[in-house]
Amino acid sequence: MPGIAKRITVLKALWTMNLKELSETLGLSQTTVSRALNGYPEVSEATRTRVEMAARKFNYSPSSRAKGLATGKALAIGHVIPTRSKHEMVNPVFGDFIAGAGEIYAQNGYEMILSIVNADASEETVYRGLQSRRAVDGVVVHGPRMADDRIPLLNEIGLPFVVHGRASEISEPYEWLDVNNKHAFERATQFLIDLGHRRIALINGLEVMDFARRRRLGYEAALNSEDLDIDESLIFSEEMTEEYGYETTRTILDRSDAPTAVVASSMIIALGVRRAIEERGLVMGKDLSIVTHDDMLSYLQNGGDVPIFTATRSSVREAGRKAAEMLLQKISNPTTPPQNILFEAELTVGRSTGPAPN
Amino acid sequence: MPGIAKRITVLKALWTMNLKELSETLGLSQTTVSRALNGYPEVSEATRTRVEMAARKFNYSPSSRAKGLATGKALAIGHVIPTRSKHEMVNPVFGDFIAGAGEIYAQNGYEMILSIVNADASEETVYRGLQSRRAVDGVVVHGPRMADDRIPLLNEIGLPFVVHGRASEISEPYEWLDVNNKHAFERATQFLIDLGHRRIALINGLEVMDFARRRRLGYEAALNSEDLDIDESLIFSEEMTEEYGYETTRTILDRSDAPTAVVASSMIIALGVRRAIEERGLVMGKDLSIVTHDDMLSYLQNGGDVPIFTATRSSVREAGRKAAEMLLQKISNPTTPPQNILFEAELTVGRSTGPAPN
DNA sequence: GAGCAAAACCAAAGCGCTTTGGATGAGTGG
DNA sequence: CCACTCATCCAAAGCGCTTTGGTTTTGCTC
Repeated sequence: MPGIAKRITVLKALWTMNLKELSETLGLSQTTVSRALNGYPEVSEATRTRVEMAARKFNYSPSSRAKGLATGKALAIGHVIPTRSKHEMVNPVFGDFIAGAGEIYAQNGYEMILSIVNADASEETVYRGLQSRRAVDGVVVHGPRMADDRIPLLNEIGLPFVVHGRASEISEPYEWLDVNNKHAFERATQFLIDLGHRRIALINGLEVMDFARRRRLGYEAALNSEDLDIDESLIFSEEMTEEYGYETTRTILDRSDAPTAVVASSMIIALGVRRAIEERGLVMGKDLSIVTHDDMLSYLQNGGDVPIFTATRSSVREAGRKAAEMLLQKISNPTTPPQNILFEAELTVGRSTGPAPN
Repeated sequence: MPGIAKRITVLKALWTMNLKELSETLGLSQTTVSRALNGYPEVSEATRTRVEMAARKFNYSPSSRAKGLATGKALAIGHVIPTRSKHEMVNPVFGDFIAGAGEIYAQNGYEMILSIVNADASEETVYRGLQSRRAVDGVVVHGPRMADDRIPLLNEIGLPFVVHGRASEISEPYEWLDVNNKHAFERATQFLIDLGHRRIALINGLEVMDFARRRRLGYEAALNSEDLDIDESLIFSEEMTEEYGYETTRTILDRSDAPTAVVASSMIIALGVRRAIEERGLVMGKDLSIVTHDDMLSYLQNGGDVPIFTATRSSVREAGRKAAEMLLQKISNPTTPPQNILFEAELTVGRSTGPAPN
């Protein structure tokens, strides 16, 4: 007896009304109820409100699977996250980006589906799978490399997508949004030059990543425009961890011709740089100046009246929002040519920079 | 002419084979093909391999929506992320957690769907929506508060779930996995006491969060066991940002009776603490000792031969894996009583602790 | 009050799968 | 050679929705 009672309880708990039941309760056809709920005009206002009230009352919402089958849309966007490297399994930037994108999806009735691809699995399989299972209406491509094979792949299989960043060596058109990394780093470097710095190190991300390449180009452009030499031994390229910033800074400070300034590619790196500086009893902004790129991550704010770091900043959360908007637009209107958005980072002056010591 | 050609191309690109077409190609019924692909026994081995080859060749995989409709399962797990606070929109821990969980989902053919709930939207609506749209087979609950209303809610609506953490004030049984926060912080504090420290600050997370509450209890337990006073003015509770660690440390160092040690609730906080220490020209592990909790985030490693920070550590990525496993098990076998897992954090000694100065 | 257009509603097909309840044919023992 | 069992395979129903192609009502006009 208790067993039966329990089973009934469980069934009841899981039960959710469907369209057929709702329409029977209302004495209407499924057609009419469906139309009422979806805002079609061929339904009287009286009926519509009656239906809406009942739907709310019985906590009805259409099964997304059934709806998807019937309409041929998935009402979902995929984010495929490659975790190829050991350190940056999930890039810290990623959390804020999807927070932004998620806002937009929620507003538009879309689901966000996340695929984590670990190093040994093929990304191509994942994208093809999403496509052939019809699990998503489009995808956001994260962390593009210089010649990223995901872009031709997605173009080939015809899955709508937008890239967060760019891929320099791809010529075919595609939808992207990006920060003007080159310009940002050119300005950052120029800013240091203007303060009298002549030997400036670049602590960059991995240069297979497109953004890192562009930052380097900006850095070099600034040096070139001032006829300063580019010293390859002052340019570093690794995954962006705190440890990397720290070790690299130690190394360059040990040199007899130590640089007087550093341009860093992320706040995390900058934290490591600061650690190395302070460990030596040096003063940031006096003995060594630093400009960093700041993605404005929510938990790593470069705040205060005067920010800690002089930084080129651009909100990655805003980028997430914008990317989602672009993609939804592309999906609802597939024939429009690919849109591109280039954000300019702002250069905000903080306490980490000062005139070059003589 | 070019227009037509283009349209054909587009259609072709989007086209994906379905079961009907595949079975016609093979001269078999849909039943047989479906059974062959799903490993049912009433299909000859010869036929099965023939079907499998064809499926691969034509890049066929069943539409997850159609499959879901037919089977009544969503083959998806929901992660609902509340972003109620301004700083910790998406908790930095979260990235690694879902990386772990994602691995398991991928292995088992599940999709992970993410809902970002911003402050003004109701979480209850989101959970009920997921349930009534039948979008997921279960959910993972993140960041439980002391008396978390999500737990009774999910129990009521009968959506399988597992909690990452616990909710102290909930008595009904539910599935959870957690780090033994109390024990970890008791050991951390005891470790400092053993080094001769008597005035020890606690820089904790927000105490509405259950984990923070338990950590405080551990801290207090250690002090009590040594008959040391609990000084409320040395206990801090805020969102865990770098800035918070920095400002708090500045404050306590200004006191005439400044503490000689700090227990911190996260690496991010600890970074702020270190900044304040070094800014004053003090030495970490000598003038001020610090033990932190370390979630072993991939991009914030506390590494080296001797770690920077003495820490209680527990991999949040591993927790993600385990949580996913538990949930999938629960879903496939709903009648088993709720499982609970308690991880013990290990206490690893680094360079941030030393004997109390006299 | 007939005629007709517009408004409101409905039955049924179809989306792509799984699964139930056979059908068919080959092998087997008597 | 027949009844009977397996081993294979299949037709069709059903999952919960949308949408096509109607039908019925209502409201006017004359």
